[in-house]
Amino acid sequence: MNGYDDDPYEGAVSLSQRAMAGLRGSAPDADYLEGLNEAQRAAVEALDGPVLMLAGAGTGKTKALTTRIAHLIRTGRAHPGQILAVTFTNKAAREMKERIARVLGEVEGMPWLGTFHSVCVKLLRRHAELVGLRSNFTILDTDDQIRLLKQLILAANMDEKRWPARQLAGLIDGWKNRALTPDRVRGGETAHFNNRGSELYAAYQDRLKTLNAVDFGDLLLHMVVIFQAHPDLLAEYQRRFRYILVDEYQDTNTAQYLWLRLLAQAHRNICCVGDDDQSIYGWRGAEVGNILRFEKDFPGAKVIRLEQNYRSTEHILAAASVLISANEGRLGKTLWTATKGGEKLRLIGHWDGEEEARWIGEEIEALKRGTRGLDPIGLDDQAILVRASHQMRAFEDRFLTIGLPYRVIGGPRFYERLEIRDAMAYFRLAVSPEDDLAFERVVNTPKRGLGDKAQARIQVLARELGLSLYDAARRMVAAGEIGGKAGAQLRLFVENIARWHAAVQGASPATAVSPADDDDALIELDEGAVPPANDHSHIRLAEEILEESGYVEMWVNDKTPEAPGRVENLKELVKALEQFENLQGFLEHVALVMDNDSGEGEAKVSIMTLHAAKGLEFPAVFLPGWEDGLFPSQRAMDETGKKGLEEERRLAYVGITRAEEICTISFAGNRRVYGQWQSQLPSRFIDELPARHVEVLTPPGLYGGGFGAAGNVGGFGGGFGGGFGGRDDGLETRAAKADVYNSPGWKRLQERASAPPRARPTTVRTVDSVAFGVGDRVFHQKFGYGEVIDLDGDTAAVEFDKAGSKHVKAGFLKPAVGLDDVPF
DNA sequence: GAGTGACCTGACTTT
DNA sequence: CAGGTCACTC
Repeated sequence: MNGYDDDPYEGAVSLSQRAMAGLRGSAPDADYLEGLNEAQRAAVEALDGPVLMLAGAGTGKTKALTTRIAHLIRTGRAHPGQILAVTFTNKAAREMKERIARVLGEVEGMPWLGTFHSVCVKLLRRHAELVGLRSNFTILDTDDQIRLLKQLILAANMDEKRWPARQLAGLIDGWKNRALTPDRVRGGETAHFNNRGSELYAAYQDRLKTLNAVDFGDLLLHMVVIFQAHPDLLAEYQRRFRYILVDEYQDTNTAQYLWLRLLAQAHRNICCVGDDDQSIYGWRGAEVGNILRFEKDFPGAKVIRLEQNYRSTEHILAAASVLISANEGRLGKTLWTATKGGEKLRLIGHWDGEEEARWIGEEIEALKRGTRGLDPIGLDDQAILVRASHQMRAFEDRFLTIGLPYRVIGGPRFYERLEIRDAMAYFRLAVSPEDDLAFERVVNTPKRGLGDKAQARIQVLARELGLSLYDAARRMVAAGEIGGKAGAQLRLFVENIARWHAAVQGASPATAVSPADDDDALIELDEGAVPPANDHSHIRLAEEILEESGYVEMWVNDKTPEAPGRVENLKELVKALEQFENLQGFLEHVALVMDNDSGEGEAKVSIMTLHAAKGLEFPAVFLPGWEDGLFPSQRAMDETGKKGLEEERRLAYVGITRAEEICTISFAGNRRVYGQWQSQLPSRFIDELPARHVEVLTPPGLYGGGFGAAGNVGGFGGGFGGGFGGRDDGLETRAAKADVYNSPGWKRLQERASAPPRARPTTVRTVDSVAFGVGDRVFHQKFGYGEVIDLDGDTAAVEFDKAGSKHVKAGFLKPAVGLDDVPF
């Protein structure tokens, strides 16, 4: 039984009748339309034809979107199965599903609702044979992808150092994002990667086909190829999906855009919701252009703007609006709010990253208690949003120390951990022994005495006979070709796989045939979890696999400090299986749904990246690390210049607009980068904030050093004072910043830093455009911190704190800016 | 074949 | 500060 083979309209009759009946009995039944503002209502009621909903941050777009779906169903325009709604994240899909259920109740069923990727997996499982795959294909993660590419690069006789697999992966991803198959890569681009880019891409696709595997990009790419090559099939889906809704349209890439356009071009009932100011996935191939050209693609499209913000206070909204106005080429929106007053955006500088974490920890506790006349804000209602995940560590360390409960969303993922990936490889082998990548991964983990040589022999035989590694290994065992201990171990390994595989098939023959024959899965697109009770035999099997393979034992016997944690994680992995009916379902879930948030339990502060925060809101938000190079990120600016900078600015905008009541931006003067202390300049975005909406907080000063100390060596201080005032509000901003310097704590620090007054250096040498002279504190890669006692030409005499006095080349010295430098 | 230490290089954001 | 790779040793 599956929904696709059924006439899609057959089941619809009863549903629409019910819907119609509901409608007939009920003018009051349309109460779900109440509470919408004018624009939202227009967006909900413009059911037919193309609609572009430009929805600013916090303007209630999810509400509009879900109400629109409810309206489609209630007016009888479509039954749920004829509606396709795509989102970008599983989180968004889940939320929409919940809200639709709230409006509709459970009676009427659910639309096709999921991420682009999860919808495509379901479709591709049905039509896999059209691109030369079987419906039980595996979805590779980045790790597998890289390993595969590395092999291909080696096979092509290229130096993998000069031509790293990562780079090729990026190139191929880029092509797939633009829906380019190897033969469609054109012109100069084929010359990428040492002239062999498209050649390797073709080889990679071949290899994937042989492995019956796809990577993430393929999910979209294959579906686009299929739709383009099979108009009849496309027509069927066009008929089926009569109404299409797309969330976060500004983040669609070309492949997704084509996919949507193919599906929508016949009936043109497509409603895209987006905000060009929140486009933050350009690096992943998203094309803001898609949203900008919507009206061209769908002539006569209604464009509806949602501009009333219900989330943030006046000052927060104003600050965000001014900041984003520095970007060019926006569609432009004027967000407004009826809320007056509230806290200004708060800004504070700290000596270093640890100090910043310490202060934020205390501030969170203060907010929780309720401070300065504010209502208490619970930990669940507070979040720290960082630019890059490595920034989270300082907060985790600090919060562990003070016992402040926190949850990390997104961070280093559970399913990406070494031991989990190994265990998953075992599961994959049990489900499909011919999974060569999984075989390679664990054939010698734990050690079975099967080193490079033995593995190479298996590879050779497999290639000669066109077998999977597993089958090749089995033959070699049967022929006794590998002797001694290794041979015996290999025999045990393949016999184990055979037995596990038999157990998997015996346990759930129905699902083993084709996981796609499951119409419920079409509706529960992103869940994968199957609540009904099952016999849990797959859990026992999983335990057996991990035991019999010796994998658990390997970690139990491991004496490294992290080993116990890994064993714990394996237990947790097995526990996670409880929510699934079988191993296959679990594997698919893991491939598609990488988020593992544990929403339960006591109240906790959330720590996450700005990217992960999109679509969320919190009464109190902390935005640490606003320093040039970190945020905006140096790499983004280097790689894509102004375009990159504007995307970073949108990220800043997303961050600020997450806040409802309190938004605190902070920066540190010093930060450890690559394990090395570096002085930091406040983010240029700070200069762009409108001073009248910003309150500058007094840094605590009792803890660390002062900014003035660094000023002498040209680092922080000079840049700080001179860096402000780029915008109209500059003067005000500068005045506000001056408050920082006038604060008592700051002054004291400055005094401390400059007293006793240093002798004016007689000679000044410029290193990396920073000057230092006799008497200055310096840092040397090898000898550490010290003080310059003499300068002579290129040579400096330095008294090092630990290494004693040395003569070194001035070029090897850097002005010291770390904690060690502060002379008190 | 496996274990060790020296070196190097890269470092963000994610479906 | 990581993790990965290489050369070297047992």
